[in-house]
Amino acid sequence: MKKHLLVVEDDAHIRLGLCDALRAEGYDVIDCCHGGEAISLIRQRTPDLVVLDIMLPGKSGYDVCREVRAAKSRVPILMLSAKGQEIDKVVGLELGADDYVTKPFSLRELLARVQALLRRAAPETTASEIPEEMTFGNVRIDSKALRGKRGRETFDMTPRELKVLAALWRERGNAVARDTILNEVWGIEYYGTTRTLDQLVVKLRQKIEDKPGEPRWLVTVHGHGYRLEA
Amino acid sequence: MKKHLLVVEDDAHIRLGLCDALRAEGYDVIDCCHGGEAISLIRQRTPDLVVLDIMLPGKSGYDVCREVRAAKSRVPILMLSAKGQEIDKVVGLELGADDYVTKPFSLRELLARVQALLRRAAPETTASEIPEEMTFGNVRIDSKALRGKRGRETFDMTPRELKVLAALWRERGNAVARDTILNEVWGIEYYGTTRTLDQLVVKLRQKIEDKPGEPRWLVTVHGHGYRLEA
DNA sequence: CGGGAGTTGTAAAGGATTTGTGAGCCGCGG
DNA sequence: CCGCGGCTCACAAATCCTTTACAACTCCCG
Repeated sequence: MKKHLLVVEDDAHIRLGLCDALRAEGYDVIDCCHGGEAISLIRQRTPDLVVLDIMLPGKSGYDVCREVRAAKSRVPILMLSAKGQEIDKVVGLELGADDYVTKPFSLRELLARVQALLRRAAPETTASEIPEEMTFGNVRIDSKALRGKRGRETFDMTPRELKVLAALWRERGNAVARDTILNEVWGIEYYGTTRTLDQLVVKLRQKIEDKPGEPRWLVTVHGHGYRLEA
Repeated sequence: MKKHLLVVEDDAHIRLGLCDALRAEGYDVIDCCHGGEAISLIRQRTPDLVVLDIMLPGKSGYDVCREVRAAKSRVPILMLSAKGQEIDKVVGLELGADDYVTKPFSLRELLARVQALLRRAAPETTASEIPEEMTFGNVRIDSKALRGKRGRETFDMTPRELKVLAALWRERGNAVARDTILNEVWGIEYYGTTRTLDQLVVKLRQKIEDKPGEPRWLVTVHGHGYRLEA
């Protein structure tokens, strides 16, 4: 079933661009350019998600957000903020926004976040699920403690190591492409080297493998990525 | 597989510099200096990514971007904007560009962004055409794991082997011409020997056949190509 | 049936690309 | 200031891809 979105943005140029892009993705889109109007539209039309600019004539995006939440609505809200308003992120999230992107934003990123918000009404951005516990062979990982155990040796893990391992664990038995891992762990806005992943894999193997040089669990799939044996 | 890029930039100096740098990175690059030309090239050559200058004689980068998106193409677009065009960044992105860099830009940054854009787009573009599972005789191929099983022997496969096998599997029971396979797997613009395919078939047979010397499944059709028995 | 031309099988060598890995840099928090 | 996580770099190693060379095979035609 088609999802209904509401776009609240005063700049006509941007508003139309957004609406077009979202409609092209198959969403049902309505739009408006005033905060007050937005509030009544949310009440009347109950959209599945709201894309909300912060800078609005009259009621600001913050005001809209606050009022909506005060009215006990839990509709996911994606905030648009102008460039360099980093601090606002905190404010926005406190007020009940679910995610936020800064202008100038990449359309692809916005679409991805809209999709993510619709899929799981999760508060956090790209936080992929990390299982609380992962086991394979004689290794057991306790995600909450950022710590693992191989046999009776225990070791600490860094957040990144954990995320990479989780990405592989979720697909255990299958090969996972390097690009997929990079996207999941580092995010689509990452502009670094792909070698960073190799380096991290080395560290991981030193912790989870009995013989890091001849990995038994975290094996490489040449030309593609890595696989965690089931 | 080499990624195919299009560079649209009217300043010959910059254009050549860009092309050289990108080619040095291993990309296949074509270029042009007019907006109109760009649009037809995008349609005809379907590049994996477009580097697009905003200031162009005739159609501007904005125009190109809009037309491309109107034509439902999703090719990632990286905009080049002149210095101090802050506002235009927003407009450009809103029109469907995926990222931007401002001139004068560091080559390093541009390369990083090109790589990142390709990475983001990767899962969407490659996900097709290879079936998740292929079986014949006592052989079972698990594409997602890049691995197969013959009887109770398991073996790993390379991405290329998988593609060739998939090309045959899709037409299983029918003979597939060598040229067809070469085009599908190596791409239309491949200048190598046709013997490369034979070599790969040898490798494949060693993995999937009980007697590689007397193939039962991957049989050769003399003067034409190969056939995978159904 | 036999021979020649063209096609394919296969091992081995070489080249190209991808990955492993140690060393060093940077930024951050203690 | 130090230590740590995270990143990049540079070189080594592993792997895959391609080419080469020659043997074996198939097809066609006399």
